Amino acid sequence: MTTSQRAHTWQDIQDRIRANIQQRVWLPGELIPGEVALAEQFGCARTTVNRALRELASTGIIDRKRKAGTRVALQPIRRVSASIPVIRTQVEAQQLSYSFKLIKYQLVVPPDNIKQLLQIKANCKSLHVHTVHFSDNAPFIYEDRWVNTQTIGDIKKVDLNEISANEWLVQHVPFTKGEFVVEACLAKASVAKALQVDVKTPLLRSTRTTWLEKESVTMVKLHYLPGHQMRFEI
Amino acid sequence: MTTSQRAHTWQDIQDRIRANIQQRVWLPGELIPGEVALAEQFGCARTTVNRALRELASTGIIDRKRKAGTRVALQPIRRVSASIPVIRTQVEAQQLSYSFKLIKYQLVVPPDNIKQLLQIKANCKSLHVHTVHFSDNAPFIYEDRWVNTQTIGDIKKVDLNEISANEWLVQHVPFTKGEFVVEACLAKASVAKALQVDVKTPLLRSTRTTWLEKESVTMVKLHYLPGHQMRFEI
DNA sequence: AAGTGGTCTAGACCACTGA
DNA sequence: CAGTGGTCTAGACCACTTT
Repeated sequence: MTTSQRAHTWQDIQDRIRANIQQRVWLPGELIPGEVALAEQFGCARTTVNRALRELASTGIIDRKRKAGTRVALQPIRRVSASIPVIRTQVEAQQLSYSFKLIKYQLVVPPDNIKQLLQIKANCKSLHVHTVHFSDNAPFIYEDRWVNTQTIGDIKKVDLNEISANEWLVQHVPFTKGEFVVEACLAKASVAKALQVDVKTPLLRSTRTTWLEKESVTMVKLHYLPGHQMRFEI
Repeated sequence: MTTSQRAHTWQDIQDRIRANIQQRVWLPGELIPGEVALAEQFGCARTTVNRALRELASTGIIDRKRKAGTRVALQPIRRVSASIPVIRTQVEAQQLSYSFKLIKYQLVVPPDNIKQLLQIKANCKSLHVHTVHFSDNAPFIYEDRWVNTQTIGDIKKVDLNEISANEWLVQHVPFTKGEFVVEACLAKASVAKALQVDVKTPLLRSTRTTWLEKESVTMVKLHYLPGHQMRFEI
């Protein structure tokens, strides 16, 4: 019995509710008391109970529906999350020196798949950039990026040898939503060469696409050095 | 101008604040007005502004500190998140039939690396299980799992041919925290055979370790079929 | 139609932390 | 020490959904 006896912070209320679920007082699928009832039971305001329940629902432990009430999730869907920092910061956090090299810079009409993905109008040129990121002078990440210059015209004025597209975009272009896909792949010749590894080495690839309201911003494929681990918290 | 002119929901307030940041009215690193000032400016209660700012902070767009105030993040650290469902649910969500096959079940003293990872005492047997999960009768995921039977003794009574360890644990054992690591690897012979792919195929591997308070629960390595994508939202 | 969660408000006190 | 965010309260109204 380490929990404080009569604390009214929403976290304490949340702990008490979670305990009821973990100790199977309330079984999966079962309806739990309403907010007003819990507030009375815990001796706090309904607002506080609401906060506790709302955050529990966001972790997937409970399901809430108006009128239907709150139920212990039948299939607790766990949410994992991680922060995605700028690559430079990611390297420097390990006390290593960071550098990068721009190896391709083109303003071209993108191929059809990119056009479709970023919803770029026909015959509109976009910025295509390849960058290698180094950690302590060793290749670390290979970056293949398309930037929608209709949305982000300013980037054409930037010297991407001085600041990486990754960092410039993060600092100058907020986005409203995005998608992040992770998969395993074999290194293609060009990527393998840039990362100084054998062809057919298994690599972790992340593909991120971001949007500013209805307009696409950028699509970037990152190939990580073999053995790289992407870490999440549950 | 699609946003409603004078709505006082916290989301509307949040949109207005986000707009100020995205339109560079408030620059990165800059102090933004305090909650009371914003509440007055937007004509709403401070609580509402607080909610809006709190959720913005959780996405990494702003940094908040007591007394120091709220600043636009200099290096916006984006958080990605995804839900991790039970494998059966994951398959069935695609309208495919799910099945699994238990191919190894052993109660043994784990090797040192597992002992250390799960903090299992010397010479204590743990449960080691290998399972192949099928999507529409084709191998989908290869699962290699250790369960700490000191923490979860009940699982020894379960027939893991009837319900997968994955599903039983999710339904019966809540956990308090966990770690989730994703990496690329080459299929070893045993995994390749089970997934019916060539040796040296690049696979996505996720390793999850979960804890119930201070006690380890389970460590599970999942090898996904080649081409599998793990998707996150930003 | 009614019950439940979702949210807003106004006011208050607290906790942290920078000056 | 003083200012800022963090939270609690009590009451109210609203929105969604199931009955």
